[in-house]
Amino acid sequence: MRKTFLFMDTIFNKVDAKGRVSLPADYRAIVKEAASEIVCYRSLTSPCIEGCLEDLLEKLAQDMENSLDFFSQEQDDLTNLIFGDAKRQTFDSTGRIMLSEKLLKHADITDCAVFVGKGRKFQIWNPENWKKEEERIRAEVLKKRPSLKTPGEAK
Amino acid sequence: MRKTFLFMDTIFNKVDAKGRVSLPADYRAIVKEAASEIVCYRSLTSPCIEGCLEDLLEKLAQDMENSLDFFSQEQDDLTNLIFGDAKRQTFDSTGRIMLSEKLLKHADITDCAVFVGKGRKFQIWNPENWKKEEERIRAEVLKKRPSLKTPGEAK
DNA sequence: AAAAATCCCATGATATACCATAGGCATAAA
DNA sequence: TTTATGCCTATGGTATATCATGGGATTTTT
Repeated sequence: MRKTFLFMDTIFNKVDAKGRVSLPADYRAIVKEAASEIVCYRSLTSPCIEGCLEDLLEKLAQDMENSLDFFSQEQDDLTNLIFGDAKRQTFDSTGRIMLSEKLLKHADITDCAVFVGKGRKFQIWNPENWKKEEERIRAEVLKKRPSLKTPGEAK
Repeated sequence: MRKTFLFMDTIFNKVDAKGRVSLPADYRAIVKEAASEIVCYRSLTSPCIEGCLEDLLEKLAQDMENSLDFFSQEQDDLTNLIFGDAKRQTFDSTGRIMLSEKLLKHADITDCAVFVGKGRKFQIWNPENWKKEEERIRAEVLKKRPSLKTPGEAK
């Protein structure tokens, strides 16, 4: 039995005419072992779909409860947005989930999608948008940490 | 049972046409005893592949979770970059792992590779590139710490 | 009834598991 | 010291299982 439940890797999958996508096999294995369910919602910050185990949202709710800012407007808004948007995603015997119109539209996904692991969470992107986003992030990270630059890369 | 799990030594192995490489026996022993799995990803800093136990990434995920800004941009970026690139590497009964095209290309590896121990992590290099890198590192160290010079070596 | 969602089967591609061989290193034997 | 023996590792090849994906049938919803 595995000890860790981390979503990793970047997987490209097709979305068929009915809006079905194969959840990557690795992700399915996690869901199965964790005995929890996948929950998806529109990312608050990016044009992509975000997914995680229901456990994580449970933890989020808990943290909010215990937080000092229990009545803060900000947290209220955040929880509203997330929990109001989130939806459990079941998958069929071949491991496909159905993405709703709302989600697909938010991420601008039509016929193909990229799953990007984020540890406890994962994201689903329009492949082209992800490519740009990845480049942006790489540039950003290297800018903040110039010492990380590849030796010899004069860039 | 051993208490420490450190990757050490420098091992040269062949990569076959399918991208398979034998994980050095010592490394395999660590994986087995730690009851964790190997995870590989493109190094952020060098043209090489980096590997570690999944536990290490688990720890990273934990730190992220416990940090205050659950929704911070910076964390988002980092997790995307690291977990999006990482991949669990299982090995077959003879101890080989499969390196993806993406990884091989990043490290410029074709038919042979060098495993370099780095303690909690290890790296996989193109042998020629590693040779140069090692020389660079040696020179760097000597430059910064002249006192390390072999006694008798006149400056 | 129409539309949508869910389920099930079939298929090709690909990664994974397994089997076989050869070479090296260390210990045991001479 | 030299030779023989056996185990372990690396490596090549092959078979098998798994996965992504298309299409159709069945059920549920409205």
